[in-house]
Amino acid sequence: MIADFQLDRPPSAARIVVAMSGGVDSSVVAALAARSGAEVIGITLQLYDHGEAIGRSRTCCAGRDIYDAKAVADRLGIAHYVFDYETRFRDSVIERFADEYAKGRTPIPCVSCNQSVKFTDLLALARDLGADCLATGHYVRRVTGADGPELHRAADPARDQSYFLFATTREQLEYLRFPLGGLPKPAVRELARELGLTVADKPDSQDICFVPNGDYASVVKKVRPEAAQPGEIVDLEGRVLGGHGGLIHFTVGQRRGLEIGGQAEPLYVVRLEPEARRVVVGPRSALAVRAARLSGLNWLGEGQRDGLTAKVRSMARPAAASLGGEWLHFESPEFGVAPGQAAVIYDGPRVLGGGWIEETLALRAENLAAA
RNA sequence: UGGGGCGUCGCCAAGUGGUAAGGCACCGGUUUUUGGUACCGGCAUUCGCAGGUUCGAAUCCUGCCGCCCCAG
Repeated sequence: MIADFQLDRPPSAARIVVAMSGGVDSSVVAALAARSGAEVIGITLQLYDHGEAIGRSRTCCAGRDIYDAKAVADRLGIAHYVFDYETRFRDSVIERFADEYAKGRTPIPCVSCNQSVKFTDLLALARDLGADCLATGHYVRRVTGADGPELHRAADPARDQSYFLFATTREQLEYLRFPLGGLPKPAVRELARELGLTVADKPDSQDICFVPNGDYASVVKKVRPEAAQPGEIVDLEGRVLGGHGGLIHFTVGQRRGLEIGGQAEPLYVVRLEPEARRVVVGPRSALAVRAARLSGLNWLGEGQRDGLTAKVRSMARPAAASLGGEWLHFESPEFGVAPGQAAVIYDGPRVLGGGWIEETLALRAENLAAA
């Protein structure tokens, strides 16, 4: 297949910078870019070093990915550079991640990363290199509309990554390209195989990239030790039901890990109270939320306010909602809406924007009282 | 040391002679470029302990241990 990079000039005269992570997706993007006839420069960012955490520097994951990216670039015959962004990544992603947990919120490091390291720093770098655009392997579509480029969900709803890209600005979108947004994942792997890329069967990345084994709590604890202070677990009436080993282990909507038995119904985390270091729990019904107040709203649409849909987590079908001021109102209650997470707003397939969840409005009044 | 009640998985709890429900918790897996949710699977050869009756007991009998309540 020939991908359309939506360029203003013939590919043969264009230069494309591809963000190469070392995975299948961005490798295929690089291949498609090369195949288009444009001059392609692959860039891989060194963001973290798992070896360091484990005590054997540069032996595992991060190093492996960089090696894979380089191998793909070599095979495609394109230029490839590695840049050390560890400091920047630590400051804008990892520190913020820990800060949020310390505040009793639930961060999304992938969004912070896209906002800062990828779409600010790397994008500027691509511009400095005189590229016409920066292409990434995100599963999201850039559609040219009447008023310029629009951001749309991926064609394959099972792969859609628009949730993580809600903070993309118009200016950034102008310059970005997402050639995989219209493809189902199997097709991408198939392409990788056809192209003889060694990463064709590499497993999909999952969990947080800078957390080696899923133990994000220890990463937070390293940066913000206070977030690991023990405290009490109380019910909605304030009765103490048990204890916990630090707010970092919890998020709103969470069920497992409370270690409180003897209940007729499961208990869920209803909210976190960082000052008191308390985890407040209740039945699932106490999780029902009818609205969320958003901050840092990024808006790519026009005046749309009604008939919208929204997602409060990455893998969910968008649900009917409307926007009134800073408040996003859900037509049907949403469950497990955690401050620090994002609410992303759509008009059909189009991403209109989104914001950070600051607080929520419970469906049942009694759950508000003690807050 | 008078009377009554109770003791079944970490917690709650069904089961009163026919060969240990269920829920919560926990563990494992599936899903997933955040957290989480959801779903699937696992989880007491054993019923406070020791004897006895019976073809057969967690269920009946006896003794002991522990806890609770009421009374003096």
